Amino acid sequence: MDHDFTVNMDEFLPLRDVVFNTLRRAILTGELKPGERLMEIHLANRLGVSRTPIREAIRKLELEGLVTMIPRRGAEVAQITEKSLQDVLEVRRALDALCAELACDRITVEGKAALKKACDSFEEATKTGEVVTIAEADVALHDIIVQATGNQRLIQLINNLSEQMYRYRFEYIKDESGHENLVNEHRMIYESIMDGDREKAAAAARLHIDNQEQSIIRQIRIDPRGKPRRH
Amino acid sequence: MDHDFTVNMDEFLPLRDVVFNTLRRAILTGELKPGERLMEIHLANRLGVSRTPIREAIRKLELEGLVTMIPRRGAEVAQITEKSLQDVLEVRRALDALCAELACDRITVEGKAALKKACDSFEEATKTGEVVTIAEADVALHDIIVQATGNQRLIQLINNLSEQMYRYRFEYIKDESGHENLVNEHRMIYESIMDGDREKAAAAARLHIDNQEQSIIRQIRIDPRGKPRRH
DNA sequence: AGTACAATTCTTGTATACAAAGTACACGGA
DNA sequence: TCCGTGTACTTTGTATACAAGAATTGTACT
Repeated sequence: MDHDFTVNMDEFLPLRDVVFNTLRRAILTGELKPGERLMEIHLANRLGVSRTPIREAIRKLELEGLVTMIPRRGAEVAQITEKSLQDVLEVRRALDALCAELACDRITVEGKAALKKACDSFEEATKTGEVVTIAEADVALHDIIVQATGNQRLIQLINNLSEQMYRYRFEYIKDESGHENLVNEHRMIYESIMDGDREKAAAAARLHIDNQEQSIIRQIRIDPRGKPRRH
Repeated sequence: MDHDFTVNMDEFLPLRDVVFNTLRRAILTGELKPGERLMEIHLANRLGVSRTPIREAIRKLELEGLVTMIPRRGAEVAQITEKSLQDVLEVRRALDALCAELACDRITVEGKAALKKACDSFEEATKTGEVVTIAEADVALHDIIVQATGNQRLIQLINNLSEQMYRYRFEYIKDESGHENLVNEHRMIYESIMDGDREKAAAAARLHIDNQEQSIIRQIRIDPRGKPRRH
């Protein structure tokens, strides 16, 4: 029952940040399930630290929306509902479109080169059929576009929203039949940015999210991850 | 013993949340200036609590971007640069437009009634010339639109982004010559939402932010609030 | 007089101790 | 058997103690 939960001593970060990253990762990968309680002493023993860094990490997770606090009862992993996912995707659609538009105006020549390379890499990755490889190529591609905006606040928000769906990012990749679509969508975004066509880029980005939404919502209806809360 | 800075014991929130709200308010109102150090013991003495709730509050402020952490040195109030403000406004433009679009589709009849009332109230407020009254009417009006989206994540994000500009919200109201514009912009958003015209509503919302941006950027160039960091 | 080094002090990072509150369980009575 | 009350335990909330690192200041030497 003891997961490999120990802290990584390679990190020279404050313990609170190590704990924060560890817990966040555990939540996003589903190791800690929605509704599961986060009890400070247990976590402290398990991670080999005191309660203080645990508490500080939980405060940050609370503000990120990954855990919910219940007064005098403590923290538990936040439930994921279909509504909350749709809310996130609705915002992401707007922000991804904004990213695409801004990237059109602001991408550098180096950025364009990197984008081309990432786009090709993604196409290569789909041929391997390796889900993890494809997912990484996908993230890399999007990251270039997001970074190209040069808007730090936007970058931070997009990253946070993306994380909310980390648990589902494999779902829309597993379906092999969608690969061709994914490649085409990426290529469309890529070409629009190269042409500097804001409208087309934004539209392509929205379409891309729409298709992801389809896959994710379909999946969540088949396999709801949320667990009923214990009382 | 009730000094102006002591915690309000009426609140039944955990101390960390009281401290969090107190510090956030102090930062947003400019009581704590950019670059100013937040030293735990001093704050603890000032607020009459121990370091623990102070630290937990700082963790949350850190994630909100209102303070920046310097390793082994502590927290200081985040600098506000023209760039960071423009970044925020760029995101807000997209999200406010999204709000307007969603409000078109989802606003209820009660919402429409409230919107009409708020719109009229705002026009009334401009006639009084009271800056605070106008600002409150402005916030109320926008809040109705934001709430009408029914998207909790969006509501949370917009509120957070709005707060970042709390310090400047009076600036674009002080200028009396802009009042007529403000009323017209609000009326345009209002009418678009009533008609359910998404495109027009989004465009009006963007224009509204653009004009605010003009005022704020103009102001910040006259009176930069950021202070150089001490070394 | 200027520079370098050392010591002191200040501040954070971490751990632990203590208090308060809520919950669960058991026991007793109806 | 069921309900209510009381007690004990669990868990959070808060405070404080202790250690380690960084900065500043003072002093000594060149």
